[in-house]
Amino acid sequence: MSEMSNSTMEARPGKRDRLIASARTLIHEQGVHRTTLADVAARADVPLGNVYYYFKTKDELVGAVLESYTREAAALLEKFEHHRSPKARLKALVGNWNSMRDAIAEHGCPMGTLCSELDKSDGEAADDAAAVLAIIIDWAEDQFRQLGRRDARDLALSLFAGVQGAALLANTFRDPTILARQGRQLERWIDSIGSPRREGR
Amino acid sequence: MSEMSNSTMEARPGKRDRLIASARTLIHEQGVHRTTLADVAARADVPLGNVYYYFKTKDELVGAVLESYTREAAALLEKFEHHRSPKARLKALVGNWNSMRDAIAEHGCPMGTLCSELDKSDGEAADDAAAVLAIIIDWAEDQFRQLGRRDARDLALSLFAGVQGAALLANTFRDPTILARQGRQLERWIDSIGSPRREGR
DNA sequence: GTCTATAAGATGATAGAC
DNA sequence: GTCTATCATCTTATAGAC
Repeated sequence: MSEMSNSTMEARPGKRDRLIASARTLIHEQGVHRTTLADVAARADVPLGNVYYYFKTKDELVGAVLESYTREAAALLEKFEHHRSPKARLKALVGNWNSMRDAIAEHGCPMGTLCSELDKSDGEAADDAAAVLAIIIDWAEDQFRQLGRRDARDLALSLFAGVQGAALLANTFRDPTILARQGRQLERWIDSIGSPRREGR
Repeated sequence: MSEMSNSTMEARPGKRDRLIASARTLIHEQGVHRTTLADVAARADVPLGNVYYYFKTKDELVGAVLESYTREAAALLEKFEHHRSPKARLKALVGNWNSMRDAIAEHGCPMGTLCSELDKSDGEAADDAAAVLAIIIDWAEDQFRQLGRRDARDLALSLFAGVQGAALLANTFRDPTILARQGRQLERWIDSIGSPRREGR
């Protein structure tokens, strides 16, 4: 690469980054399948044939998109550390999806729908998709553990399932308020979590 | 149609029904996109060209699959009416997904993944997909209302979001126990639901 | 009603000039 | 490094014999 991986001086981002950003948007809106490389190239203002200089295959481009989600998720979680209590951090996590509720109602959770679609593909991309969700769930588990819960893993999975399920329903019914109301429910649930308690029943 | 829509006497189901059943299975396993009409025809033991006698387009076949899910959901809910209490009925609903946990871990919830995929398509099939989920949510809302809850709609959406989210995670991580454990959590939650309570907080 | 052969269109990928 | 032109493949859908 003769070009830094990101913008220099005044210019817009390099072609590689433009392609990834373009693919991210289009894949969120249309899914992997309906998004053609011609679409991605046009939106990034890069000639079609040139895409293959940066990504050997379409799968590799999808992989780069997944990597960008992983990086973004990690950055987001780090940002949440600024909150003082584990409960506040968990509520910030829920609030993040709530703040995207309109986009989610239109096209679903970018990561959730991608995981769902890639699991039906044949490539090994599904593993990378799982890794994105795992980062978030592991982090949530850690927060619940800080609250003294032995069943932290289950609680983390429940919380994230609640978010992802609400995203699916909000998208299916094209109704962002589903996400907002579920967000309130989850926040109340987080608030209600008490001191250590035996798991199992 | 010179043939009844289903089996007569000894023979296996008619071609139309075989095509729908074949499409159902393949779409669950591979998604709509990867499932070609050639696949569907081969599995149903029907020549490719003949598919178009029964379904004018692929979309129409997908529509028939959606319709079969709608019918199945309605039959399932009716079966649940045999349980005496609303709580038992709701737990039966959760138990239904739990009983399919291995298949769900492999390929996701048949209806949930289909809704997700169709929402990224352009056709109007997405509306039919939403109708399938709506039947179940409306039913659950009714159960919560029978429990005297004013916020029955929110509770129904929360419950179903919990199920669908867990299905997504079970599929993404290929781990059926996620669904089993979330099922237990949801059952406990149902049990804990008390008498009427002001919604909102 | 049933089936074979094939048309028509879309898209991932490559060759090779610049 | 960049881009145009094009190939190769796959898949929906149709034409038309039986």
